[in-house]
Amino acid sequence: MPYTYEYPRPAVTVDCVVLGFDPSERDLKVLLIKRLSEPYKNQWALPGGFVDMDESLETAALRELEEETGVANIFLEQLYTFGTPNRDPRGRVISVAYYALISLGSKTIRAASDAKDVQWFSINHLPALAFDHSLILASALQRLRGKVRYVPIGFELLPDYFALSQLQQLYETILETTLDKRNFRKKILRMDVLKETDNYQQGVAHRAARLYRFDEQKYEQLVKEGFSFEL
Amino acid sequence: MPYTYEYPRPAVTVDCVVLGFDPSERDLKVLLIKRLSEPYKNQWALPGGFVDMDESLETAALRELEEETGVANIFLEQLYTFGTPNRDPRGRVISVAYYALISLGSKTIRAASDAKDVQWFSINHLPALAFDHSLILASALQRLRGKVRYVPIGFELLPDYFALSQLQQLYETILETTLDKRNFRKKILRMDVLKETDNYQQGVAHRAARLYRFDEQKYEQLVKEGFSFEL
DNA sequence: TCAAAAGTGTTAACCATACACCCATGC
DNA sequence: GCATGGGTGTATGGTTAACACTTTTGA
Repeated sequence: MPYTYEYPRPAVTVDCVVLGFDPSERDLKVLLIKRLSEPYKNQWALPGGFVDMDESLETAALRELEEETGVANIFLEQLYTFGTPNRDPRGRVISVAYYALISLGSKTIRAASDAKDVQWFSINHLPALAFDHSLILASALQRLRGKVRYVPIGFELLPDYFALSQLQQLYETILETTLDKRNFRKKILRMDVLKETDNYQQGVAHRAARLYRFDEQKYEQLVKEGFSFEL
Repeated sequence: MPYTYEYPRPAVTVDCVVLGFDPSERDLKVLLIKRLSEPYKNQWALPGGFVDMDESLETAALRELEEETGVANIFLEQLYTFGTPNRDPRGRVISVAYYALISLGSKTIRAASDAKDVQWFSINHLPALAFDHSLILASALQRLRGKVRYVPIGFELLPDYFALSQLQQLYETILETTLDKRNFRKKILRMDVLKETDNYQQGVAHRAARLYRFDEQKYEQLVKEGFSFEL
């Protein structure tokens, strides 16, 4: 036990809430791992772990996420820091939570170090979670709902090429509402941040929808000119 | 040095960005302390300090704020956690930042433990700040600007009784813009979250303005019914 | 030919914007 | 009486919201 300090110190961890959208089930999913070790052994939890002394918080989150789930190269945003004194039975542990939005099909997940298993769970059918991870997840969903109307983050949950109806379903799922198809199309197309492509849906048992892409550069430029996304 | 651990641990601190509005100067101010000890001795910094092992992060922030500035009983909201490895010359220190909005006149400030001096500074005339505190402050201002249009937090920066023109000036200051007086009044009054009072401004060298109060309960109820504040 | 989703316009109500003058008060 | 800010209405254009049918495709 070589590390000694004049005053006691809490341990610091990071946890990651990785959310995905499943268009076929119109469902938001979260990536969970089954814990290999105590405490909460064999229970489902958010991927995460201890912060090393020479890495930034975000680096720690990315590292733990890759180590435990195989998911790499994604954009994490800091969510909130959870530090209630008794949130971890091992002692005082302060956890900095991050969240990410990814297209469900875009990454392959695999169980790795410290995880027995990795799985996507619908946020409507969750197992009991370790620690205060339900609280962290709830906080991520709240952030998503608050943000999705003012920032075009919904696109991160869809594949690069998507149909307008998928985008609409995504918004309907996140905001727990229904939207008028014609008005939705008018509004989003008028914003001029989508690129129409010549690709169409494949293998659907009905008329194939035209696919669109989010035009990030156009969006950035419009923002500079004072445009503000609002849905 | 009685505290030893198997793995090294970062130190954890809290820092508070307390913002106030000065209607007479139409200026946003931030509460800073002059540091009594190294590092950055005699430099201005955000109030803050180390988290005790048995207190929550918010409790720590409130405690440090009161100890160093005399400001108590205010509402703090967590802002962001700063954890770049070299942000503190003493070693790895992770800081959870909080921010608060208060009416400038409502609290008396006094220098206390760990602080040589306490003062309000206009955010347009800041001294050099210790650590990465300019970054933290910038982050608080960004949060304020992002939030003030969608959440009625502006009222926290004003006295309980305020004139509509003060509210307008506050918005103009925060958003760095100008607003049309008639349209502003129509919009805010139509929202129905202000209580008209029978009080008027005192001691002004022109017609005294009617004072209003923010009706928190009404606002909460409207929110439940689906209303969303937007300015 | 049927099922399933794609795609498309119009109208009415509401809201945002632009804009200028008189009023009340203290000095 | 003058300087300062308080307080008020209208007209125009744009945005939102409500609403239903035809088209395309694969099975």
